[in-house]
Amino acid sequence: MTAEAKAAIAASPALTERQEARRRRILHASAQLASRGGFDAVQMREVAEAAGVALGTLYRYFPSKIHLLVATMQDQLQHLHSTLRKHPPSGDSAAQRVAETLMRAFRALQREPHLADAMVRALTFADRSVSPEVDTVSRQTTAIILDAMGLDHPSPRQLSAVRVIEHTWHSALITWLSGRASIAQVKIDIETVCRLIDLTAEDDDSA
Amino acid sequence: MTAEAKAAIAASPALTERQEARRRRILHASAQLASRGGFDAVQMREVAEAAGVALGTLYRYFPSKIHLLVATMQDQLQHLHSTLRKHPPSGDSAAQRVAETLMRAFRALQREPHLADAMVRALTFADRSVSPEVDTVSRQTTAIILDAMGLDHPSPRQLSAVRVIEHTWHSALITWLSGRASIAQVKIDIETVCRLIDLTAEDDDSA
DNA sequence: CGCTAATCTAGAACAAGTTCCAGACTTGAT
DNA sequence: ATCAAGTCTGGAACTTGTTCTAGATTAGCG
Repeated sequence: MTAEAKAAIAASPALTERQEARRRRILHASAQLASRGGFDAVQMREVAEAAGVALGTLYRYFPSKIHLLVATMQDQLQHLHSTLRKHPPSGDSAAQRVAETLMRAFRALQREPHLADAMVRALTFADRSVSPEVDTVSRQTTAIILDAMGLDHPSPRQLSAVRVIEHTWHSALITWLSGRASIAQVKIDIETVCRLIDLTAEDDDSA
Repeated sequence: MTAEAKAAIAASPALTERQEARRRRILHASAQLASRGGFDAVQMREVAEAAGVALGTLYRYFPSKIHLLVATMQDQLQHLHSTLRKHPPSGDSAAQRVAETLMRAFRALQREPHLADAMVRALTFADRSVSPEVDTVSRQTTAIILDAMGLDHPSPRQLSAVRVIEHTWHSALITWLSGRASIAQVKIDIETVCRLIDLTAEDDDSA
């Protein structure tokens, strides 16, 4: 990635209307191609063509394929989060609500398994140059989980539990996407890790 | 990957001595290059040259870079497992012993962060064509954890907990390798998820 | 409007993973 | 020892992510 491209990404504000439209077209093309054939089907030349943009321009907006797919994930997560806000989970305990929320997200991913493949593979393959963007995704995920728990001021213990839940969520998705775990297996793993929430709710003293 | 290469890998038995030596040289070269510069530094041409083998031969033994690195991980895990057998963890509870074991493995990885990077990235990036090999790694990891727990016949509950621990282990490693989590953070996550073990040890009735 | 800097385009060029090929070498069976 | 089948070698070729360049277009400003 060139230095100027890095700067262009860092200082994201102040895009003209046409630039904003280009960005949208690129993200749309990315999601579309990903939905068809997953990570491998998102080929930079094809994204550029489908978005009606030169290859160099694509790289100005997203300095690598990984950046592009992580940005695509940010986009999708935002949709998901607003959907979830409108229809909050209904479980009695925090653990139930979190599990319910994650299973809902999981079902959404099952509807577009190729897209899920592209996004999750990009996320876990990302190296340090994509850390800020991956971190954003992580914060979005955390926000969704905390929403489901109904917490505004989580304790350090609870934050640790949320982190572990996110770890499990990502890794379980990978095993499912690579065909090494069934949907039922993922469900069990999610429910298992969510028990940590109840655990941290009880005793919050011992170091 | 060609069909014949797939067959060569599937039916691994009966390698001549020279072939076994070649395989060793390749794995050694892979680990060496990985130790230097991580995933990107393991370039197939360089591996072939360092192992004194033609590029086509390298691909006959390992049908892709991912296969090669996952095999490298199998190799390293085997070392680790035998080391751990000789010096078992000393904690009182199963959770303590597992956490101790994983932290020991983590410290080993910290000594070769580039190698860790190459192996873990390959593992999580692997697609379906590498599932059998990745599954082997997973079983090795499970065996190490069960050893630490001191269990021969784990309950389904306990197996679920172990699965979640593995998820957390892999994902926490990724966040550490990509610089998004500190060593201390990883330690906390491991200790947090290990509490699941104590949880499953207690009540093993409710569905 | 007219200028200047930034942006965009088309396309060549480069890098590394992967595939393919023709010929030399090994191996195993007879 | 010899032959057939399988394996290895060196190297070219192909694919796709990434970079670079020269010229056209656009945006913002006086």
